[in-house]
Amino acid sequence: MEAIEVLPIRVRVTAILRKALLAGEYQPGEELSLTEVAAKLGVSRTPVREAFQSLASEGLLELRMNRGAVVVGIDESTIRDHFELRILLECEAVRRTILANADIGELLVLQEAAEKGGLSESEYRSYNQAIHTFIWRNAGNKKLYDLLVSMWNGPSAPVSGRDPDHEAKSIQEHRQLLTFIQARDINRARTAMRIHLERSMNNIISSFQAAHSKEK
Amino acid sequence: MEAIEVLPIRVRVTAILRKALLAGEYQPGEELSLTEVAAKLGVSRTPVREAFQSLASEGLLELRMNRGAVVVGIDESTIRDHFELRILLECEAVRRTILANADIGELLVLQEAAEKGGLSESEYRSYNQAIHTFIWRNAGNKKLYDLLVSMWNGPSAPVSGRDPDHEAKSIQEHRQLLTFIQARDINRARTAMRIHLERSMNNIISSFQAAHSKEK
DNA sequence: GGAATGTACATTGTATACAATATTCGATTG
DNA sequence: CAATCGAATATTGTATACAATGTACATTCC
Repeated sequence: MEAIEVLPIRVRVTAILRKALLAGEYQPGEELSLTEVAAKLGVSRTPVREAFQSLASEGLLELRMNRGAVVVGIDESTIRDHFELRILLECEAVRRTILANADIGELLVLQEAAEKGGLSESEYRSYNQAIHTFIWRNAGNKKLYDLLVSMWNGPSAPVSGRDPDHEAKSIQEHRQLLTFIQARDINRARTAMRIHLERSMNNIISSFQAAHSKEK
Repeated sequence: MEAIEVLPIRVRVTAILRKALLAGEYQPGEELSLTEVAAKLGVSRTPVREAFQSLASEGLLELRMNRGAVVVGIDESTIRDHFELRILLECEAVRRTILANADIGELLVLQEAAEKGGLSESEYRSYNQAIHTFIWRNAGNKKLYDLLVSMWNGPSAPVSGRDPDHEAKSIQEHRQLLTFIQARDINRARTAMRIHLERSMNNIISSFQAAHSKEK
């Protein structure tokens, strides 16, 4: 018998709103009414309220005392700030993973499977996440790990506006990264990680700009 | 007419519990009952519940589905992880502040006042925070700023167990830091910041160890 | 006697009720 | 007519009520 994990309403509401906010479905500065959102989603205000607090700590909403929540606008600098921070943290994680002499054997298996091609959207995502989380975990700093986990659901490009070769390029970049990690070459591994994330960032910024120039 | 800001119960409860948890007043693994805490503080479960969620995102509590919250133990590695991360972030903030050509004139005024001595406990804290937050703000990355703000209320030594010269040493270290920032010497400024934070960390670890060896 | 199942109890998760604060719009006054 | 005060309204913050899930212990079946 498989244990089916039913997520609390608060978590589901948080995910729904996060997705909508990152997709730009709400205007910056727009006021989000607790009552309204609760009614629209068919739940009570309590879990929505808790979701608002989570999203505020993620920086997507701003909570004003007794005056509800306003949508914090996502612009290019938001995306850039997010990725510059993530680059700093992921590069540090790579450095520490190498210093910890982590055995990346299991990653090489995943990598080879990915290089065979033919991965579905969700398979790619799972592979991609496995590569990164392995590095986070083996960095040996729980705070660093938790922080990177919390940043994973950050700004991302809508599938429609993405570079069609994005996944293939990522797989290549992962190969380089893993090679340098195995060679214990900290500087090259960090550079590989930085280049990998910078390309992702530029992808997301491009599709963000494209989406917003259309609106005008 | 001065506007007196009354903090929501949820925020006050969070602060009270955070302080207690960091002071080690609860045993690691101990289960915190929502009902019990609410009763003890004389408030309802709602704000306590919200405080639990904040503390969980700070890593001080762990929320288990339908089974309450357990206290996450603070040990030496927790403190070390926290400071290693903070060192990474604060050093990056220093680097970026220098690159941004920030004018630290206002900090030099505060610094000179502090060097005259005779600061009260709360005056020192306000000065100390001003030095650090200035650097965070001028780093020009909002996510980095928000993150450092959220880390400020992390592990700290109880006043009783502190190095009596801690404040004087910090003031000295701040002077070095500001001098290197003004000279736009990124490497030396980063090193000064790292040394400053490492000494704080070692202070806190020492008093933590002392407190816990007594208990045995 | 031990394992499994069912029931009672306790605790959390969510919904709703109530209280307090902010906003809006109209009346009143200078 | 402008500005300010104030009541009415709406919305959030907190408390309480209700529902659902997990735990513990007793009973039953093997």
